[in-house]
Amino acid sequence: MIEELLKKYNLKVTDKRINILNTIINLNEAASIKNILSNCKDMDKTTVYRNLEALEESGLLTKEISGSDIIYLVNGHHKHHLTCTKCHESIEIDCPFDNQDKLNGYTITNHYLNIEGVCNKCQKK
Amino acid sequence: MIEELLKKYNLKVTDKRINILNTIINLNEAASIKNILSNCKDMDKTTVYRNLEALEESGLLTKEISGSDIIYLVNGHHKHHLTCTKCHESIEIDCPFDNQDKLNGYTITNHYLNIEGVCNKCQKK
DNA sequence: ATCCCTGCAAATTCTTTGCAAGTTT
DNA sequence: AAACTTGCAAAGAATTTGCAGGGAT
Repeated sequence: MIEELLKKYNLKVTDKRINILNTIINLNEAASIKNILSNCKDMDKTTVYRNLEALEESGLLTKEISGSDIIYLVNGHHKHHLTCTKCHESIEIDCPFDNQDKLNGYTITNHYLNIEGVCNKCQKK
Repeated sequence: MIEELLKKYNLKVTDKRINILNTIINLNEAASIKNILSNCKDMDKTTVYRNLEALEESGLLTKEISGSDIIYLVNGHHKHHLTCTKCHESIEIDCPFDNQDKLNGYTITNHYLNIEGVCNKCQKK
C-alpha cells in the first residue's frame, strides 16, 4: 500500500504524493515527466517536480532511460523487457540480478535493465 | 577512428561531428549535455543538440543515466556502473550483454543497465 | 546538383525559486 | 509547536524552430 511505502521511506504522507505514486504505477514503465505532469493536472507542476525530487532522493523512486525519455520507477516494482525496435513487440526476460544480492561488496537496492533488438520475424523481412 | 565510425553508421562526416564525438570520448563517462556544451563552445549549441540527436538516432551514441545526469556514450564502448545511493561512489561492472548477441531470437542492438546499491563502507555506518 | 549541416535569432518549453499559507506528525 | 508541503507568480534554463547560406557526397 502506498501509504506504507511512504512511511517506510520516512516521508510524510500527503494526498499529492499518493496521487503521484499511483500515477507512476499506473503508467507502468511509461512514467516520463511529461506523462506524469499531464496525469496530475489537479496539482501544481511545482508540486510534482518537488515531490519527484524528494521521492527520488529518499530512494523510493528511481530514474531511468527508456527509449528517448527519462522514466520514473518505483523501487523494486520493475520488470525487464526485450523490445523489437522494428515491430515494437516485446517479451519479458529473466532478471539477471536480485535486490539484496551482493555484488563487489555492494548490497543491491535497485536495478534497471532494458534491452532493444530486432526480433526473428523482422530480421527475415 | 572517428571518421570510420561515422561512415559505418551512414552519417556524413563533418568537423562538428568529429569534435562532438571526441569531446564525448574525452569526457569519458562524464559526457552530460552541460559538459558537452561547455566543451564545444566553438560551435553553436543548436548544432550540438541536433547532432546528439542524429548520432543517437543512428545508434552511434547511447544515453544513460549516471547519478542525476544523462550522459552520452559511444555505443559499444560503454561500461556499466554500480552506484552507492548513499555516498554516490561508483564502480564499474562487467557488461552482461554484447550488442549483436542473440537472445530469445532477438538480435540485440542496444541495452540499458543501471544498478544501485549501498557500498561496504556505508553499510557499516 | 542534391541533400544534408550549420549558425543565428527568436520562440517555446521545461524547471527552479521565494514566499505566504496550509498540513502532517 | 515544529517541520515539512503546497500553490502561485515570476525568474531562469534548457531545448526547439525556421530560415538562409555553406558543405559533403
